[in-house]
Amino acid sequence: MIMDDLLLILKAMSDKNRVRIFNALQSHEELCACQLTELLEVTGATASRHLSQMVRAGILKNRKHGRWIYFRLNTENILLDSFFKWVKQQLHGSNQADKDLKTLEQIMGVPCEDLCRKQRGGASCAKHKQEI
Amino acid sequence: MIMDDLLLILKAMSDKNRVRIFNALQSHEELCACQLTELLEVTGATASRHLSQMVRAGILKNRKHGRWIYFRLNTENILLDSFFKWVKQQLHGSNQADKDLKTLEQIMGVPCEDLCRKQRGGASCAKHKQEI
DNA sequence: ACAACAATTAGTCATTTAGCTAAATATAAA
DNA sequence: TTTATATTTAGCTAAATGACTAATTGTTGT
Repeated sequence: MIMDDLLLILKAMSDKNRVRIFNALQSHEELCACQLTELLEVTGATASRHLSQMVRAGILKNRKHGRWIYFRLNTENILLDSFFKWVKQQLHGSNQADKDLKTLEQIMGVPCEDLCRKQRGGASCAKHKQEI
Repeated sequence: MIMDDLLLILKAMSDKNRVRIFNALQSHEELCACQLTELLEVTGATASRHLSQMVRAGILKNRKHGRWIYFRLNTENILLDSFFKWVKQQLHGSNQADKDLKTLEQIMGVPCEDLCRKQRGGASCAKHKQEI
């Protein structure tokens, strides 16, 4: 492999939010952009940038369904397989990783429509902002 | 593992110069700071910073011998083992990696004293600088 | 003790990166 | 076809990173 391509993969995995996305998709097969946005507590734009960087590196695949876009790990790429396994193994016992999975369970209980409404409602990640 | 520790490892491997150091030590067991400085064509200070970041992440070990310091991969850490294997495998066939190994052969033919003299002689990485 | 010297650390600066808001795109529903 | 809306892209700012030079540290040899 060209060294720059390897670096693309490694860089795509050396950020906390992106590792959290990886962890989430390790145990949920497929998640909507708005669900991951909700998990990370960042703006949709920020989540989108992280996600597209991971897609560019070949770590994720995405699927469009209506106006929702679902992401999942790219398990087709055999080269990545043992890397994924290793990262997963290292995340075992991580507080952050465990907490995220619990949070995700709650997020999964809310329909995407509601998540999106909440996110555009201004409350997204600035906690103290008030309704007008 | 704590997620931040995992990130320390991943970040330590997501830079071209540091991957090149990894590659060099993958096939040379132990190398002096000045040899790696020579390979990367950066200043000694820059090489030193990369090396210490890798040591901090647990990827490298170092050994002091007189005023020379030798670095090698930390093969004692079993957790890193399969990660190292994976990176090594991905580097297979990389032009940069191959070129570096050839360059290293030449570097190994020069005693450290000479490398260091050359490096402090000002020529280090600014190619056009002239002797006074 | 002192001079020479390999490596590291401190201090700067330029580049990259991650976050935000706002504008643009693309799909769904009215 | 118009309106609403989920995601992406553009433009900006602040923080992180990597490179350099200069100063410091710790070891060798005189």
